[in-house]
Amino acid sequence: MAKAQFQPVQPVRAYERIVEQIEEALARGELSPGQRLPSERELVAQFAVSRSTVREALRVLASNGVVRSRPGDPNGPEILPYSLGALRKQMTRLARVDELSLGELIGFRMIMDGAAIQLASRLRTDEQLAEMEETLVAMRAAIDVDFEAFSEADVAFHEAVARVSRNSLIQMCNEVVRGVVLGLIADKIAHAANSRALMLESLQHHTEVVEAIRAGDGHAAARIARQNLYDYYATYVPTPERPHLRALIDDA
Amino acid sequence: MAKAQFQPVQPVRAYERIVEQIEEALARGELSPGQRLPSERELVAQFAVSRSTVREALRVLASNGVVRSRPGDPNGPEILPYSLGALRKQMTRLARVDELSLGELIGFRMIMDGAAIQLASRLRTDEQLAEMEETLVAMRAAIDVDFEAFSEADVAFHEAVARVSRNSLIQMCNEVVRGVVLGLIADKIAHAANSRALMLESLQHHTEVVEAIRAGDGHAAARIARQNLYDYYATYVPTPERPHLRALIDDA
DNA sequence: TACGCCGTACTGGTCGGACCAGTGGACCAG
DNA sequence: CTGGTCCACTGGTCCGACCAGTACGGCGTA
Repeated sequence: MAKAQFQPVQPVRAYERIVEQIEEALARGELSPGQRLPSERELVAQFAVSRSTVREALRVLASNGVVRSRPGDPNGPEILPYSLGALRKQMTRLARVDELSLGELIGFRMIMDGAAIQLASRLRTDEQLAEMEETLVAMRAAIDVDFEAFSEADVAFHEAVARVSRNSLIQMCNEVVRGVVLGLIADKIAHAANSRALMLESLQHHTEVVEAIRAGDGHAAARIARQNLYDYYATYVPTPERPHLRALIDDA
Repeated sequence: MAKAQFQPVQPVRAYERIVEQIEEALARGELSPGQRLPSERELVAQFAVSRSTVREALRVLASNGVVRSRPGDPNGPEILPYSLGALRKQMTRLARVDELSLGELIGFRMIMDGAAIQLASRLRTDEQLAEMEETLVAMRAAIDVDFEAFSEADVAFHEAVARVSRNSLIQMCNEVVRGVVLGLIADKIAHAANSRALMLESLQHHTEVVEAIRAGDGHAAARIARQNLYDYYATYVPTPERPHLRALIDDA
């Protein structure tokens, strides 16, 4: 098998070298969160480039959540602690890609949420179980306010579950996709005549999940959670995709 | 319950508004991949800001993989198709500093891969099954070449599965995490004395999965797949995290 | 006519200098 | 110790300039 693969070549820009240098220094531990970078004008001297170039490098780092610049701060740009923020941003971008159907997004949620709950069933302590039950109470109260409040309480519940499941990736993906789906169908849900009924039903489902978690039956808990998500969203999913979602419940 | 929470306020920079506008136009579909943005100097006129500001906005978009600028190109900056590159970069960054543990990443893969295979068991046609078996043959051949070739064949297999599962979001997430994990432990695997044995074992596991898919038993197929991933990676995962991974197998 | 060279009019990358609002700290008056 | 003033400096933005690179159209040549 012949091998003479060439790669397209593109010029390396000066600001990229600066970004590289700073990221490497960070990877090597020479720079760590909380510390400050020299001021832009000093970086100009150190890197021997113009301020525009330094600034473009800092912009890139800032948009990646690595540093933060504040005008007037004599201490210079701050190196931020590592956070999932930038990853969340990219994940959100992914979930918003056009080619993704509502069915895929919901299928993804059914998987993520089911897995988180399955893990929670195994790992939860009694205190954590109590926390989850508290969020259910809050959720009940929020129903009498409005859909937005209910939605917030729902987030709180899922966050509690995710904390127990000890997997921040699952948590983040779940949260992101949840938000994107909500954005896609929020108007339909909020304006639905049976909005209140929907919320009550959703609460009922969440209660069942918590009971299954208490019982420690991960398989059942995950199954209930997926079933609930399916029931909640199915009316918005195109018919041909529904069997795929059902497969996630039936075959598990 | 008293509520007078204040939020820290930070100034909105001009370049951020520009990034917003362009990203929104993209989200609304007014801009799509392959199209071109006006030249920097024209954007200066449209946004009524200086070129530095426009350039900083473009830098941010470029670093997020949204656009690409080439010097001299009279068509202006190009809007890129969505790519997983930026997502992978962010995830790698976090994984390198242990913000994302190997256990979390592998747990995520076990879930995603299991789900994809579960779906595939239900949805596959005979032709697709044949395709999967072909990738197994290719995988066997690749073992005699080197680890990299084997790795490529492995990707081909998972892509075949993902195609069948009809959920590209699962596929993309799986692929990203797979790449990140591989990057973290590739050296250890490749230099392992039993590298060839590992590959053979992995092939055996893949074969079992395909057989389960042929049988149409989604539950078993997913379980086997997760078990295989666990076996394959477990030696690299810190001991305290392993029970969480086991829970994904045992409780399913 | 067909082909290839080349100039031109642009592009983005970088530079240097300028102004402004905002920040933190030193200093001072109460 | 408090509150205010001041100052040196910060980052945000703007402007004008130069350079190397690209696409394209018109040119001359065969």
